[in-house]
Parts: sequence; structure tokens; C-alpha cells
Amino acid sequence: MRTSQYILATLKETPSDAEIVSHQLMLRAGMIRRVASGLYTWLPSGLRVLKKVENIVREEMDKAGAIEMLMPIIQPADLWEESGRWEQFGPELLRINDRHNRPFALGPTHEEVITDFVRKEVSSYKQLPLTLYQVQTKVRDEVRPRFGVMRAREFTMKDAYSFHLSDECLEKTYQVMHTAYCNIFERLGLDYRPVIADTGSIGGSVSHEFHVLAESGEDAIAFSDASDYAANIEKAEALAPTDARPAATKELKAFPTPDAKTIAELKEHYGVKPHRGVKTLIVYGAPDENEQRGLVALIVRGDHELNELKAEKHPLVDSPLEMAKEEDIVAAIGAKPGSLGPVGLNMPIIVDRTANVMADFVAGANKDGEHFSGINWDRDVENYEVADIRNIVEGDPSPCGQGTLQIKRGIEVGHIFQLGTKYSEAMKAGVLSESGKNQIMTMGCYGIGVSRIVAAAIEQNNDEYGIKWPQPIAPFDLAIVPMNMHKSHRIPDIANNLYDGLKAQGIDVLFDDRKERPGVMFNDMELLGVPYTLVIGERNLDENKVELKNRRTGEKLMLDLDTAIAEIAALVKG
RNA sequence: CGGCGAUUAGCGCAGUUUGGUAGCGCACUUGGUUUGGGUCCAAGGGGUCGCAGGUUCAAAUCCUGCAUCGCCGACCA
Repeated sequence: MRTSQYILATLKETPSDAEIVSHQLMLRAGMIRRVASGLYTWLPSGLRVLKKVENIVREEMDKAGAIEMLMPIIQPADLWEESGRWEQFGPELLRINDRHNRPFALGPTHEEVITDFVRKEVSSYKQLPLTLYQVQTKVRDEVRPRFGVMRAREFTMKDAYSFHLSDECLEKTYQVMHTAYCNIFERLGLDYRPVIADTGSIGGSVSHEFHVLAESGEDAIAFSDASDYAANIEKAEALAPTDARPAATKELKAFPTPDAKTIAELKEHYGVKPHRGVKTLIVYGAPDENEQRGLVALIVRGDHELNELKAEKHPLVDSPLEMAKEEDIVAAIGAKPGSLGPVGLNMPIIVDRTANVMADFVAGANKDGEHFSGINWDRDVENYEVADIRNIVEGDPSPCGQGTLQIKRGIEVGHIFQLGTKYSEAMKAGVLSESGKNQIMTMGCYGIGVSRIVAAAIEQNNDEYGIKWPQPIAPFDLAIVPMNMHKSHRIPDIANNLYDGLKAQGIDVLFDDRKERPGVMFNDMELLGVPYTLVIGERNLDENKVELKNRRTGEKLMLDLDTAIAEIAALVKG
């Protein structure tokens, strides 16, 4: 490609609404432009990267035995009603009506369509197991799109679905896909981790997320410092403390706290250290046989956070978890939030494991402007349950039994699930088994955020000059930058010959043939992150040399003009 | 969905307090100059100042409504 016939579209200034470095650099390097909130046009340079990522994903999927197909973005509402997700999905599912006023959804994912396809086309156990995939545009009407293509409303995703007769067979394919995912992120040249994850709205049992590690990541991941255990923070178990609860030494005593409604204020005005008190959170309980929801109290140590996901999995708690409204709390307890505690509380109480080993602690007195000190479990609070309902914190023991936990941030770029029969059962997707009986298939699903990988790769590979692409996904392998070509007799011929020769070697070359000053060209190529720059100037031609610069290492190599093509080809492809 | 802020040329911004003919830098066009790391000089093109209404002799500027975009929050009692 010649820059004179290309649209480089680099910017000197950073558009003001770009927050994180990948978004800024994608705009500045001329990869994307915003069309509306969360909607982007991919410019040629951006598309080149996107395609390279896509192709690596494709090659590894094919190697893993998955078969590519393509499903529509627009999907009929009936399929979503069948799976129950038409109601369940919420406003993130973008819904449209056609000219006959029939309802459709723009697909945020394709479980319904693929399950419908397979139940119609696959009828015998002999056709299983089967893994199908596509690389396609997904639509999710995000509450808050941000960070450019990182959280866009329209994005490119690779989604694969596997179908099996048994859970054992599903587990086998799941492992194959897990390995394929690791291969993909290795080939992309990214620092990543597979982590144990929650299954969320997609459903199912076993699940792993693949995270690219980056400070700007939206997810927190807990790692063991002594094993390869890694889990999404929302999923990491907080083990029960090994220390036994100390004996009670203090009497239960009320004290006035008119200025304290929060743990922080309690510390500031009354000197109560957060880890010596507990937080009492009131949520709605699971509905009873009359569909009535009572209240449930959740208690965690003052310096800990409630883990919503863990709490809503408790049978007493309604799912999804919902914090009680203030008027319901006042009606049931007689005190407002800020003065609540477990003593004399007339509702089910769930106590976090760590809060359960506290003695002589502080909590609200269930009377506005009053707290108790010297509270002790069993003596002052009799009926309660103990469960793991808090987020882990750095330094907690690892659930794997080895080492302590550390927390890092990551960008979720892949997520794989053992779905089980959630969709196949709802949509009656079965095949005839060996014994001639209809049997519901068990399913797996495997997603990779292709466009998000592009942004994540930049988060991990940039410097003050711009992007530093890993070779396999760079928009171009090499840029030819001639010095003052229009003033030279021999440079145009030599540059053109090198350009043709390198292209013939299958190398993606960007030939900067603009009539620009050298500095402009160097800056643009560095911003765009092209891994190698081949500089052709009179100075070195006198010795029959050209200069090859490595974007990542800054290393400069002087190449002999006659052997340059072969040497570059070996470097780029090796 | 709640709070805050922004909206003036393709991009980055000033002008709004105190109403009086729309500005700067970058980018773009033309000519010259320069040429191994974002040259310099000169001349140009480009705007219904987000939209609608109001006040006024006069509105980018004041008032009202709306839209769009962004940030923060959406359990932390």
C-alpha cells in the first residue's frame, strides 16, 4: 500500500472525549472514528488489525475442530420468547419491529438461533459432538458505552457453540476450546490469564474468562501468589478464618451516635475502627408461596464489601439481589439505614464468615442515632446463618489452599461456558440416542471479543510515540520511509524495487511516498505502530545500505541493499 | 436511570461575566522556502456559534424548553 493512495488519517491532537490510551491512540492513528455513542467506523488501518485478529481466531477454531458458519444479526422474537430471554434480557437487547409490526431483536449473542438451527438439522447422536462458530457483529444497547471499541454498542465477536450427548463429552470439548483460546492469546502476543468466572446471564455451570492484564481493565481478578489459581473477584471464595472467635469480654452497651450514618463517620466522630464494627445491609428475601418478599439482613465486617453475586445465590435472598427501600426498612425495623445492627433484629440474618469470628464489636442499635458496642454472637444475637457473602481482599488466603490472594485488573476478552441443557431444554433440542430415544443435547458456548482484543492489545503495547503492535496483528509489517525522495534520482527506483520485492515475499508493506518531511513520516509510522521501518536515504545508499528500525526495541540494523529483501523476509516471518 | 459538565470550522480551544459585524492554533488549498525526527514566510477556503422558542433596536453572549455528547454514580447504611 502507498500512503498517497491510502487514508492514513492520523491526528496530532487527542480528541477530548477519549479517556483511555487505547481509545486515544485508535483515534490518533486513524483506526476508528465515532459515528454515535458506542458506534464506530473502522478505517482501513483499524480494519487491517481487526482482520488479522479475526484470522488468527479463525485458524485456531478450525484447528480445534470447529466449523464456521454465519447467522443473521436480526432475529425473530419468537426464538427469544422460547428461551425465556425476551423478558429476561432487559433493555440491553435492542428490539425492533419490521414493516408488518412483527417484533425482532438485534442479536447480542446467538444461542437461540444456533439451537434452533441444530434442533432442525441434527437428528442423530452419530452427528455429535458438533462445534459451530461464526465471526459476526453483535449488538448490545449498553447502559453506558465507553472507552471506544472496548465497550461499544456494536462489536465484532467470535462465538462458538458445541452440542453433545453427555456432560463428559462436553467437558472434553470445553478443554479443547480452553486450549485453543490459550493458543489464540499466545499467538496474539498478549499477556493474558484464564480465570474462574461466574456464568452471569448466559447461564450454565462451569465457566472461565480470559483476561488481558491492564491497569485500565474494568474487572478485578484475584490471583494466588503461590499457584496458578486465578478467579474473577466476584467468584473468588473468601475462606472462613482459621482463628477461632475470641471470648466475649465486654457487656452490651448502647451509646449515642447522632453524627454517624456510615462506617467512615463512625470512625471519624467516635473512633470506631472499621474492622471493629459490622455493616448491616437490608435486602429483599426470596418470595414465599404467596409471592411476598420479606426482608433479610446481610452482615459483613465494617471494612469489607458485600459480594452481590454470592449473596443472591443464598436461598433466603431474592435473586437478582435488591437493596431494601428506606421506607420498607423503617416500617420493619423502626430505624433508618445508618443505625442498623443485628441485635434484636426480627428477620433472617446472614453473617459473613469473617464477621462471624468477631467479638465485642460495634453495630447500629436499630434506633436512629444510636449504636451498640460490646456485641457478641450467640449471647446477644441468637438466630443467624453463616455464609461467604463478601468480596475477597488482597492478602486473604487463596481458596486453592496455597498462598495468599493478590488483585490485578484485567480486560475480559474471552469467556467460555459449559451451558448444560439450559437452551436445549427450553427449545426442545434433542437427537435420537443409540437406543432410539429422544435425548436433549447438552451445550457449551465460547466467545471472544474480537474488536475488544484490538483495544486491549493497544492498552498493553504503547509508548509515548504511539502503538507498538505485536507483529502478528500489526496493520502493516513494515513501512518504507524514503528520505526526500522527490529530490533524488536513485531513491524512487530503489524504494519501488524494495516495495515490489517485499510484497512478493508476502509482507504487508506501507510505502510512505508522500512529499513530506522525514520527521512527519517517522512520527506517523510510529503512531500507527508499524513494527519495522525501512529508511532509504542518500547517506547510506553511498555504501549500498538501507536502515531497518525496530519499533519495539528501537534497534537499528544496516542491511546490504542486495540482500535486504531476504533478510527482512526472514525477520518478519521468523 | 440519578447527579454533574460540555456543545463555537475536520481536530484542540478562546470569546459568554459586562449583548454591539465570529476568533486563535493545528489540519486543508496556492506560491515560495526548508529537507535523516512534526521547517519557516505569505496569501486563501471553510461557521445558520447543538436545536426550538422568548427578551431586545441588536443575542454565541440573557431567559425557557429540548437534543446530543462526556464524566461520576447506580449495595457499601
